[in-house]
Amino acid sequence: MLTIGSLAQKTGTKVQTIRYYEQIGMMPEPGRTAGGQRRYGNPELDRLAFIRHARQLGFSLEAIRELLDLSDQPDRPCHEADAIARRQLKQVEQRLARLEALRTELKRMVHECSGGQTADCRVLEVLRDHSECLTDHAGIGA
Amino acid sequence: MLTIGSLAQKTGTKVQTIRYYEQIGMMPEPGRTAGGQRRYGNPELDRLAFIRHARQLGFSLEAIRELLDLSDQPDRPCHEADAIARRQLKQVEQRLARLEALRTELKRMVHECSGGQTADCRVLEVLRDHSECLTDHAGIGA
DNA sequence: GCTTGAACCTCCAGTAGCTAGAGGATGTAC
DNA sequence: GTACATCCTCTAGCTACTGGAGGTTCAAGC
Repeated sequence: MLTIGSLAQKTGTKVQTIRYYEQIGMMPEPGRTAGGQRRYGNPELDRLAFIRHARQLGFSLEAIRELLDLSDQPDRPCHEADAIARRQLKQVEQRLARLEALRTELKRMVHECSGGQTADCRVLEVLRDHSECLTDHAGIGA
Repeated sequence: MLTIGSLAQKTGTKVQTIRYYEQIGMMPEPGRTAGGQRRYGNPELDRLAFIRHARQLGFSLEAIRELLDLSDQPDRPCHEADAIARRQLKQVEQRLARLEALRTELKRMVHECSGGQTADCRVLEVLRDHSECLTDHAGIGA
């Protein structure tokens, strides 16, 4: 049985954030002691770790809620889960492509820099390319 | 010369967001027409595209500002740029590892699902692991 | 050259996702 | 049985946007 503080520490979350997640329904209402303090188990630890990592990867709480729902309801209609999984997969692959481009460029900079010369910097260029995301932008946001 | 609206469209940004970035100094103050309307060129387009993609990858505006500074001052002290690049590279590689794990799991779900059966879902497990980030959490946030 | 409508302007208020602090109760270790 | 770290609720503030009111500008068509 974990206190909210130790759960926070294990997941690198602020105590307040955990209570906030409970408030908005991202985390379940945990058991309480006689005095009213929250006590958590391992399932909550896993769930919170997932949420935090997914947030660090740039997923919205809404998207994370969807992923968690996939996990919560393993016997839900298959086509529905499949559609969500496919949609998330597409997003994940787009992110991977961009992150890999950024990694390559940062590596190049680190290497050239170790050579003693500050190189011309092209970080900006590597995330400029719209070829993979034109479908996302086209006609949107105007 | 681009209007703020076409810049917004090309980058998938809201017009308001561009003005917000200008306000907080993430985007430079652009030229204006006699009537006071903003006009942008290609450098601003690249910069904004970079910001947006980096945001989608989960970087804070502060981290993005650092990356942009690398780009803005190619002749700054080498060790400084190098330190920033290395720090960002480390973050990027952590993100890549987690995203790859998530991709694998989503792929597995999509495959098993196409088989006609909703599989047991382990999305949650794949981002549970703390082995790579214990150093980040240890002692923090409590 | 004048009109007209989409797009622009500023300013301000609202949202998502946290984060910090006040003021007080609880729990465990001596 | 008393310290004192941690917990509780509540409220307010912060980052990163987003939307709307009320008014101005620009470019296309007459």
